[in-house]
Parts: sequence; C-alpha cells; structure tokens
Amino acid sequence: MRLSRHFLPTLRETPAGAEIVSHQLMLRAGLIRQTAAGIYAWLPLGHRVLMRIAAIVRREQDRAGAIEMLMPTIQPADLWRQSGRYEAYGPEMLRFPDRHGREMLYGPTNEEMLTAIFRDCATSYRDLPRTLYHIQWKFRDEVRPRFGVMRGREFLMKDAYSFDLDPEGGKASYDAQFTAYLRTFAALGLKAVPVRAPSGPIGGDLSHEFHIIADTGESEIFYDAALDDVDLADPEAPARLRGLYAMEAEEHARAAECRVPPGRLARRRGIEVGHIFFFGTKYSAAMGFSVQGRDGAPVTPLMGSYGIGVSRLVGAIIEASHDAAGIIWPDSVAPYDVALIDLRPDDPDCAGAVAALAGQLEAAGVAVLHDDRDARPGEKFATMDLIGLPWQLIVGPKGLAAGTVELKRRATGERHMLSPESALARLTGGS
RNA sequence: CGGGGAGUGGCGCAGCCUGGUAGCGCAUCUGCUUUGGGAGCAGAGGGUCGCAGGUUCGAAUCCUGUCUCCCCGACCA
Repeated sequence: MRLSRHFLPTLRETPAGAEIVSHQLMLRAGLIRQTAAGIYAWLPLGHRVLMRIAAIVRREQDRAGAIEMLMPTIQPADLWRQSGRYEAYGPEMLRFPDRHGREMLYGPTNEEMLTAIFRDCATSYRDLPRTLYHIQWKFRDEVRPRFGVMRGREFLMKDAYSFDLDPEGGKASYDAQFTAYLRTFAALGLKAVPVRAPSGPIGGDLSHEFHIIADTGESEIFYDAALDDVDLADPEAPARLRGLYAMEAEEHARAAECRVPPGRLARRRGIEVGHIFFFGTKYSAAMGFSVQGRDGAPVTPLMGSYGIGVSRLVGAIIEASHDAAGIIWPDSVAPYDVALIDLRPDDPDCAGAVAALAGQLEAAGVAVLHDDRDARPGEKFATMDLIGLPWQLIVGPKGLAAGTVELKRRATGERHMLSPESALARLTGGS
C-alpha cells in the first residue's frame, strides 16, 4: 500500500483532552477519530489492528471448540423482561422506541438473546454441551466515558456463552475458556494476569478477570509475585496460575486469609481485558430453558459467559508497548508488517529499487506500507516511528550506491545495513 | 450524578476582564532552493468565534438560556 494514496491522518501535536498515552497515540497515529463522548470511528490503520486482534481472538475461540455466530446489536425489550434484567439494568442501557412504539435497546451484552435462541433450538441432552460466541459491537451508556477506547460507550467485544448439563461439564467449559484466554493474550504479545473476581451467588473459583499490568489501569489487583514467573506458553500454565493467589481488589478485601508469603504480595494497577464467569441456571431457569435428559427428565442447562474487550485491547496493547516516539506494535497485531521508506521518491533509481522491493515483499505475503510521499526523510522517520510498524526498510541513494538498504527494528532501534536480497530474506522468513 | 474546566480556520492556542469588524504556531496550496531524523525563503487560500435570544450605534468580547466536549470523584465488562 502506497502511503501517498492511503488515508492516514497523523497529528503532530497531542490533541486536547487526551489524557493517557494510548489515547494520545491512537489519535496522533490516525487510528481513531472521536464522533461523540465514548464513541469512535476506526480509521483505516486502527481498523486493521482491530481486525487482526479479532482474528486472533477468533482463532483461539475456534481452537477451544467454541462456535462462531453473529447476533444483532439491537434487541427487543421483551427479551430482557424474561430474565428480569430490563428493569434491573438501569440507565447504562440505551433504550429507544422503534416507529411502531416497540421498546428496543442497543445490547450491552447477549445472555438473554442467546439463551432464547438456544432454548428454542436445543431440546435434548444430545444438544449439549455447546459454547457459542460472536464478536459484535456493544453499547453501554457509561456515566463518564474516558481514556479513549479504554472506556468507550460503544465497544467491540467477543462474548461467548456455554451451556452444560452438569456442574462438571460447566467447569470444563469454563476451563476451556480460561486456557483460551491465556493463549489469546499471549498471542497478542501481552502478559495477562488472571485474578479471581467476585463470582456472585455461585461462589467458588468460577469468575476470573484478566488484567494487563499498567499504571494507567482502572483496576487494582493483588497477587503472589511468583505469578510473574509463570511461563504462559507452558501447557501447565493454567493449573499453575490458578494455584497462586491472585485477587481483584474487592475480592482481596473479602478474602478470609491471604496465603501469600510475606514480601511476595504484589499490588498493581491493571487494565481489565477479559472477564469470565460461570453462573449456573441464572438465565436458563428464568427464561424457562430445559432439555430432556437421558432418563427423560427435564434438565436446566448450566451456563457461563466469557468476554474479551477487543477494542479495549487496542488501547491496552499501546499502554503496554510504546516509547517517546510512538507506538510499538507487537508483530501479531501490527497494521502492516513493514514500513518501506523511500528517502528519495524523486530519484528514479531509488524509486525503482523501492518499487521492486515492495512488489517482492507483497508477493511473499508481507503487508507493506510504502512511504512514497514527496517529503523529507525526517518526516518519514517520525511518521513511521509514530505508527509503530515492527520493521522499517529504509532505501536511499547513498545506500543503493553502496549496494545496501537499511533494516531497522522499531522495538529495539537495532539497525542493519544489508543487501536488498538479504533484507528481503529476513523479512520473508528466509535465511 | 456531585464538583471543576473548555467550545475562536484541519490541529494546538491567544484575543474576552477594559465591546470598535479576528490573530499566532503547525498543517494546506504555488514557486524556488533543499533532501538520512518533523527544512529555508517568497507568496496564497481557509474562520456566520458551539447554538439561540437579549443589551448596544456596534458583540468573539457584556447578559440570559441551551447544546456539546474534557477533567476529578462516585459508578462500571
């Protein structure tokens, strides 16, 4: 993609009103544009990141056996009357009538809708267990939206719902999501700490929040510092993590005993990027959902729900990965893999060499953002550092005369002068 | 929802107190020079000063109302 034909409105100055670094950088790097309090348009670069994150979330959900679907954003109020939440939910729910005067709402979550859909289709124990999910926009009319996409009113969320016949099955579904979450956040280049959260009437070890450690996080968490040493890639990680003390602040205050050895209790700020819980028959019972069991008797399915804040993750990743010059995208979510910087597009030799490199990279499946603008080198470097693509491939007349191009790693600043062939080989995974 | 702040070219701001027909930096356009870390010179375009009333010969400026946005707190996947 040529930058001269792209839509990438970057800002040199920090916009007024953006307080935290992720919000500032998202605006400056041309990822988002605000349209109302807590509501954002995703510009091309931001949209690419959002879609890559969603793809990783989807991959791990599929791997965990969850089945993707897509439910609407708009729901009828009657659905929520069945569970009793229409009155209980409060002003966070955006309600409005349609032209016929029917009461509608913009969904803040989908327990009711999916329970109703699944209830009307599942009739036998053979239809269970199932975990279904979708990735869809939600709306919660927050009293005070802030921090850009970190606490927006409209946000993209992956929400999964499990249906099981018995507590053991429910626990297994919960554990599958727990593991999927660890894999998801690791694939995103993040260290996410699972902490026990208030789990409501069911109690037990059945609600966890997943937090990215960051000083700007809105939550406070307490955990055994030994947790920092757990290798998330280890298959044993879920079991190890759940054996260690880790609590969301409210739960920590309530804990009867804190069995963390002295000096090992870490107290940190966290950004909540995921929340899972098991709530048994809360919705299935309220909404009259049962299936026929093996013995012919009705069984009320046990449910859990599992959320990941996809749009919030964009901000969380930036909070966790940036420097003074701008964003540093993890390879897995970067909007493009390589910034191809043509220092002298007006020089035919230079432009020719760059066009050839762009073609070869794209042919190899590498996403390239080719800066062919008629601008000075300093501006190009600054732009690319700001938007944070993992690699910068810098081509200028001086290097070309010596048969070299420069390859720079954004995260470390490490630079190598290479022949174009070896630069290509590095970027396309060759030797 | 309590408390505070702000709406003036695309962005960041000044002007308001003490009314007199709108300015600065960046960005944009044209030309020339420049070209490995956000260039220089010369010229140019772009704003019903959030909106609605009012006071006045005259309102960005004073008064009233209203809308929106931001910050702190409470609340919250």
